[in-house]
Amino acid sequence: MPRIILHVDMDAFFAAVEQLRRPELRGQPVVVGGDGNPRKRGVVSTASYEARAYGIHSAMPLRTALKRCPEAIFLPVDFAAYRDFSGRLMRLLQAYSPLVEAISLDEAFVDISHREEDPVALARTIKERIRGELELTASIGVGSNKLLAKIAANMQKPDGLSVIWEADAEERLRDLPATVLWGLGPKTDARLNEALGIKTVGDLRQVSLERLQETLGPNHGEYLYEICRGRDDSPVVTEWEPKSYSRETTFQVDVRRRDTLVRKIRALGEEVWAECVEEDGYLPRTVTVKIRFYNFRTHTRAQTLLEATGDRALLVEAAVRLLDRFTLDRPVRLVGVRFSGLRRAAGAGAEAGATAATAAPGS
DNA sequence: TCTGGGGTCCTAGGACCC
DNA sequence: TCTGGGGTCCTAGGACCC
Repeated sequence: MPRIILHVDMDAFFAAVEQLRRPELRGQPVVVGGDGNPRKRGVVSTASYEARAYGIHSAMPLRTALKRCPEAIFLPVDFAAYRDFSGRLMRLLQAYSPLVEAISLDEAFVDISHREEDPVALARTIKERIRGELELTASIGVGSNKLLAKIAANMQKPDGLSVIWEADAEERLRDLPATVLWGLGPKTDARLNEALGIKTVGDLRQVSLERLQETLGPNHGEYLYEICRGRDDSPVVTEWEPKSYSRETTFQVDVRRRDTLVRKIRALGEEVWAECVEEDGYLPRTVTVKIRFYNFRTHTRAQTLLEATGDRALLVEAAVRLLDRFTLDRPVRLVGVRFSGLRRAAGAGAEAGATAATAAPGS
């Protein structure tokens, strides 16, 4: 049976929620990111469309955003508020299909293959309900798989609605930059450009499978060979188990003192433990500590225990001991703690974990 | 005194076992 | 005694995504 997939993507989600609950911000350049202080270290999570007109975009340092638009209103990230709206969005989508995959707070795939009505009309109805009930706008892409639906959603924003069927994919994708493809980022783009002169999806399609595999390795090469032809049979996934839990912090001022690092690792370890073990009921086997130096070199050290455990002190102190395996001869900008190798604790709540959406910033 | 935080997946090399 | 090959686990690093 041919599939019909929607990709629903909220427009400037975090900023739009702020403008909705504070009407005086409507029509103003609003930048959501960090703790809301644009003079401190942090990056833009979401910029309103008014702020984007000044060249401000996601992942830009807040200080740069401030230079581009000194009049902009800078706000801290309020995940609790966005989670609330996200929950309302996902429930609204579930009214149309049980197959809803939340890929972040503000984006979801919906498999509507089983529905009788015209998919574009259905997408229009969903946009109207989002506007009516959430007072927010969304862009929707319709396609015969997740890849095409996602590319379609990005073609027209904000408040857009675009369609790409597999039969038209070749023509519709041909002149787009290769980076519109999922999993083809800046590094791979540069390599393909350098080695094979590839700039667009159409260029990529001219390259043989063998050549692509030589350049990027067998798996990545084959993957790109398929997706540049608009082919993607990955299913819409509604439930999954988390693979890891982590916390990390960037210091406002680079740190040289070891005892400061130890205290921070303990604090982060306690937070990860609380979420992973206490709230969600997973026992980790592997503890990883991550350090980023002032020069942006990142290193990790991991330790795997014999058995998965929920022993808080044991896990936290394992993290602290990993610090000994770094050469701490330079200022440290970031520390992080990760628990992985997860196993369900016996008797843990059945509802834990499986439907957790990752908390990612809006685009 | 640019450059966050939370994730996933892949690769490559070494250890170890059969 | 020497050599090969497959499989799995672990560690470290990197690319990518939102």
